[in-house]
Amino acid sequence: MQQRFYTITQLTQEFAITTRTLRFYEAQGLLAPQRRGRQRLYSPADRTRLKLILRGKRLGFSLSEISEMIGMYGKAPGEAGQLRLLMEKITARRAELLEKRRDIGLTLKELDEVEAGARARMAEIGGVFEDGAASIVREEEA
Amino acid sequence: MQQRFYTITQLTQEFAITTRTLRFYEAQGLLAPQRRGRQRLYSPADRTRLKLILRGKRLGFSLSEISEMIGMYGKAPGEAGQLRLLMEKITARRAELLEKRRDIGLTLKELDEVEAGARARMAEIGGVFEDGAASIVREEEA
DNA sequence: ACGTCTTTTTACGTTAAAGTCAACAGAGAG
DNA sequence: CTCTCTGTTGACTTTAACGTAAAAAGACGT
Repeated sequence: MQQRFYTITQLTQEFAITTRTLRFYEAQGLLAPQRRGRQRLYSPADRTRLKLILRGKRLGFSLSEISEMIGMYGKAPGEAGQLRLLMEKITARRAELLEKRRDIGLTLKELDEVEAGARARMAEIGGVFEDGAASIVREEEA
Repeated sequence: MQQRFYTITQLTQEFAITTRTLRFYEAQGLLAPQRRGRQRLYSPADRTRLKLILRGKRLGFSLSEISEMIGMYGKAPGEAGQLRLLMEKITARRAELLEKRRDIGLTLKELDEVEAGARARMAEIGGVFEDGAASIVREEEA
């Protein structure tokens, strides 16, 4: 198995972030790349973790929340009390995510309405636009 | 029609925010309650706006993004160029929201996996828990 | 070996979104 | 009228999440 590594700039380019960001995440304990001398070497696993972090950010979670969530992925703890705690956290997170999904649904619906209004207004005043802007192809979902 | 109003503290209690937050939103131009003397009086419309703001926050949007989105809801502009711009913004927002929804789906799936692992681990070590914690009723969706 | 480019470390600066604190105004209860 | 609540304004502070700058150490092509 060939352990391929990524340099810091490769990751910054792939994900459109800065080196400062990556080092900051490391300082926060979210990443822990290997070192060759002083240089950081990011493994595929590190890259995956980074993707999880960025996904969390897109969803509006704070770095500490993200840290907690990623912590769950590690492995189920051996002790019963810890397991129960983990289950509680999962339940809480799930509720939060479902709420966000409802919020998104509402917002999308409202956007549709605004768009319909705009479209009507367009028809009223200007006729049709030259390019396809008036018949946007909707990105497929899920 | 009776115009019922809300005091600032009523809103803070209903939405679990502080007066500071409400005044801050006002300073940012997100709210504009009437005044009776110096006192703020929030109309039902103001309350609705506030709900939109908080929903935006839950989804991780910044206040200026929220401001822009709420601005769309106002009314379609009369000028064609403005209309087109509006449509573009709508399209961009929609894409963003759909991405978030995909992200949520992935995260939920991962949570399910973690939960399954935890459940298995539970069965392994401790048998079943006394209360219903081991058979969580899933919140209904949408 | 040399100059150039990348990377690291350290330190200070910045921005958004409030929190905290102080001083004061108005309104109603006793 | 005085006390107490609620609300207001203004100033200062805080926190998260980076940005920016400076100096030095490696890495790389020729």
